[in-house]
Amino acid sequence: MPHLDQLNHAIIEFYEKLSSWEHSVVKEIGVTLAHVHAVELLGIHGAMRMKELAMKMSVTTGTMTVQVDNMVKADLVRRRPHDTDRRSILVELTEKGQQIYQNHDALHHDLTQQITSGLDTTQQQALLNCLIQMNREF
Amino acid sequence: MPHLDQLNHAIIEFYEKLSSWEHSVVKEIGVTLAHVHAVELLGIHGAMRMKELAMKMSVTTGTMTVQVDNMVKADLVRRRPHDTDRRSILVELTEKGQQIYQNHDALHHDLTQQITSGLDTTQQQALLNCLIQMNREF
DNA sequence: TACATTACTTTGAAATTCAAACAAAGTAGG
DNA sequence: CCTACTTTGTTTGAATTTCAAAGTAATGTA
Repeated sequence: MPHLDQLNHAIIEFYEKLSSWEHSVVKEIGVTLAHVHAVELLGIHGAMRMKELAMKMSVTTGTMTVQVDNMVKADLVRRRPHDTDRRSILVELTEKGQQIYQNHDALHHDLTQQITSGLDTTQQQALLNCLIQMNREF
Repeated sequence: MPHLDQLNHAIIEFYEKLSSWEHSVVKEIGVTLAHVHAVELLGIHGAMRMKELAMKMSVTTGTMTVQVDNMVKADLVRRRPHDTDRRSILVELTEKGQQIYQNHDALHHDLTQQITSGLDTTQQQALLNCLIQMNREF
């Protein structure tokens, strides 16, 4: 396996570039990176408990509480009581939050189109298969 | 192109998981995420000017100055005058910084091995080609 | 030489984060 | 039931991080 190193390097480089892209895109709107990240998670996975969201964002629940406070003030999300567990609170996107999610997702879509433009259909399919398999192994 | 959406989602999911992994790995050592990120950049790209490092980390140069101050205190990097431009200052890894970079890189290596274990050699080669092409398009 | 630009640092205020303490709700064993 | 323990989310206060703006020194340009 001589190309494992190359593969590793290519993945890291790809991650770095995605990260930079995310930063630059967020700067243009008037929203925090953390807020966009939360909106993205809620848009993809749907309403979530505080704890779940905190874990997915790798912060403590205390930090999450104040972040959600800020996001509520910015009208990005709202809190909703959990159906069966009265300790838990669900966080869900507001209409404005959903709109921001969709805008952001459209940018992601454009980026994906751009960076896969150099690949033919067969390669794109192969890449998709690889990614699906890799996401499973995580 | 019906699978562009799938591709987009797979990429986002992959990025999310890498991000979580990075956080969890860093927590175990006694180093900040920002510090590890800087060490990684310096390890990959070699010594860099403050401005370059700041841009790659998506922060202002002011922030970079205090971050590098902290990293110097932690013996991760050192400052070195630039050869031709006396305004510029090069940041480079210390021995300890290099060691941390290598440890971290080894973990990345293990992760790459793990998540590509479900792929055969042909797929791995295809994936590598795709990534190289995509990194070019960025 | 004079003027503008670039690179970095400093500073002070604002934002973010965490750990710890707390309250309320669920769970398990006797 | 009851008691003890766990889980969930909030609050608090301190520490850290961040940025924008102002300052300094070196470089480029006209």
